[in-house]
Amino acid sequence: MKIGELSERTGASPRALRYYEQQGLLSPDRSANGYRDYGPNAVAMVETIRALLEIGLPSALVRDVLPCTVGERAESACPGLLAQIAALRDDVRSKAARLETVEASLSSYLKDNAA
Amino acid sequence: MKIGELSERTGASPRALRYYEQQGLLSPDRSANGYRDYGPNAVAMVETIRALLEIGLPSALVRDVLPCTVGERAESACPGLLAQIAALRDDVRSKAARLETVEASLSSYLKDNAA
DNA sequence: GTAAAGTCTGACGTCAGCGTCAATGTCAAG
DNA sequence: CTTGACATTGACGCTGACGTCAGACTTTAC
Repeated sequence: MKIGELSERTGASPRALRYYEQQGLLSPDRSANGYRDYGPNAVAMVETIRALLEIGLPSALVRDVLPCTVGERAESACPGLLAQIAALRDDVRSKAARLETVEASLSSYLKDNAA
Repeated sequence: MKIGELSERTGASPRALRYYEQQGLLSPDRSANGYRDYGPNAVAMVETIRALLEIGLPSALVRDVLPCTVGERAESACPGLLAQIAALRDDVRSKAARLETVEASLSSYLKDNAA
């Protein structure tokens, strides 16, 4: 499939898809005319990419993670990735916790000053 | 206190402190020579600011939230702030949850491919 | 009195994940 | 054959929270 179709089927803009490729997240074939030619699994790949990016993973990490989540049997190992993911998760967790603290203090503040 | 001292006592760079002022988060007095003159409570204010920014609040929201968390009795109300905070908290929460999902899948992947 | 250190106000640089032209090439339809 | 839709690369714009000069002034130390 060409970039327009993949764009429609994933919701990612063509610009985003080219950007993903530039970042090494996708490696589509090229047709004779130079057009990008994506395989059918590209849809799932892009969806995974977008999900990971939305969560907050930097594209470099997504690039490393991707073969581990998609490939049934990855040829290369994924050393240290688990630790990186866990670190990021802990970071997000602590932020969530602190956000709750802030929300609680604001909440009680609003209660006290109930007009 | 001058900007250098506040910088040392908070860990925020002078540049950051000026930026906070520019964003309306701080309003230090000015000495006769034009130097910024921060009161003693500025330390706590800056710490709060940094904490909120680190959590992910945009500076505009911090500006609105700040008088509610710091001021014992704020003159102005904080309408809608609670909702914004809650929305952000939910967002961070869901991201944390999805991160855990990713981490779990990666974790099981690594188990299967234990070298 | 002079040099070093601190402060001031611009203003441009940075990184990420794209948006948005711009100029050009290619393919399907009439 | 020409129009129009879709493709290509290249490059600049954008937002946020600052970093990093540059040039000028003030204060501090000796």
